[in-house]
Amino acid sequence: MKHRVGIDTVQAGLRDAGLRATTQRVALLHTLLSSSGPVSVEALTKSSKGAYDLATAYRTLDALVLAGLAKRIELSQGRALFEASSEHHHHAVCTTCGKIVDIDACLPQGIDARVQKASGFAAISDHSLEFFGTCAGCAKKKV
Amino acid sequence: MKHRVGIDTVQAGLRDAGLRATTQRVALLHTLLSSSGPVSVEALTKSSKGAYDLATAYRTLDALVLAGLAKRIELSQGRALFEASSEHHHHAVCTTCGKIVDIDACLPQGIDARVQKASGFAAISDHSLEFFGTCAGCAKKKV
DNA sequence: TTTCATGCAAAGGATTTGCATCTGT
DNA sequence: ACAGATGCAAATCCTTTGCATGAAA
Repeated sequence: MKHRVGIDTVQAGLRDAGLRATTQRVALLHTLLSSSGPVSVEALTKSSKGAYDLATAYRTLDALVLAGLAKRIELSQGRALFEASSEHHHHAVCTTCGKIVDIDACLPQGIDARVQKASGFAAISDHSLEFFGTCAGCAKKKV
Repeated sequence: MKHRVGIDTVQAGLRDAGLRATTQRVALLHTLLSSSGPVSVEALTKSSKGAYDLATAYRTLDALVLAGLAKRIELSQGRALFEASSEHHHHAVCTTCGKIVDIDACLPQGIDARVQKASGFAAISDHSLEFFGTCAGCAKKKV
């Protein structure tokens, strides 16, 4: 639970982004904003207890990503994860239990320019940085 | 084409890793070693022209990754990419055409330790860093 | 009212798995 | 000979799509 966001705020956010504020979208975005980290579509839909369909979740998430309100994370091989847009940050993923922790950004300034040169690309617009390791809980269990 | 690797070398590599050097595995690993970047399983299998089955490719790649001879890359949402293990490095991905270019490592020393502290993890063992942008070719076409 | 979103079910694509057969060691 | 690998086909899992209906503006 990151913030406590009012339903009306969520509705306004959707409309500002040019999206219809349907019951389903409001519910989904509200859950996303209340989540403490990346969430799977299935988890999102299940936690809504039937408030919307899985297909709707996918379509809504697409719309949210397009509108810049959500971000798609590529971590697990098989399933997509989504999080509400916020400060640029990265993640630490426990390779044992899958737990994900947010990490504040820490790539040195100017790295995009260097990578652009090194790659021969015309432009670098974004990057993803994920750390993998063992969380405290799993480390304890392993002993 | 990175290196020119002999078939016998590939066989030895497999055996050293404790894997049976079957015709299929040798062919696959040889292709992987000769590839200039991450390859999809489908591409790998197709380029083998029937030397091995798609299922075999998946099973072989699993074995190679487990043995540390190959690495799985999470880039695209829908399909897995693999590359032969080599120096630690990263990638620049063209968001238009999907072209992938290798980038030499450039994360500052000590970042793992900092991330470990920040995340509360017991240990950080690895990380992935991918850059996204537009390659020169696509930039030209867009004009 | 007009346009766009939803639910449901069917389709799609990638990856995995069961099983009989074949191969490396 | 034996353990393990392969091919083929069926099965799974995640995600997308078509279409008739329902809801937002």
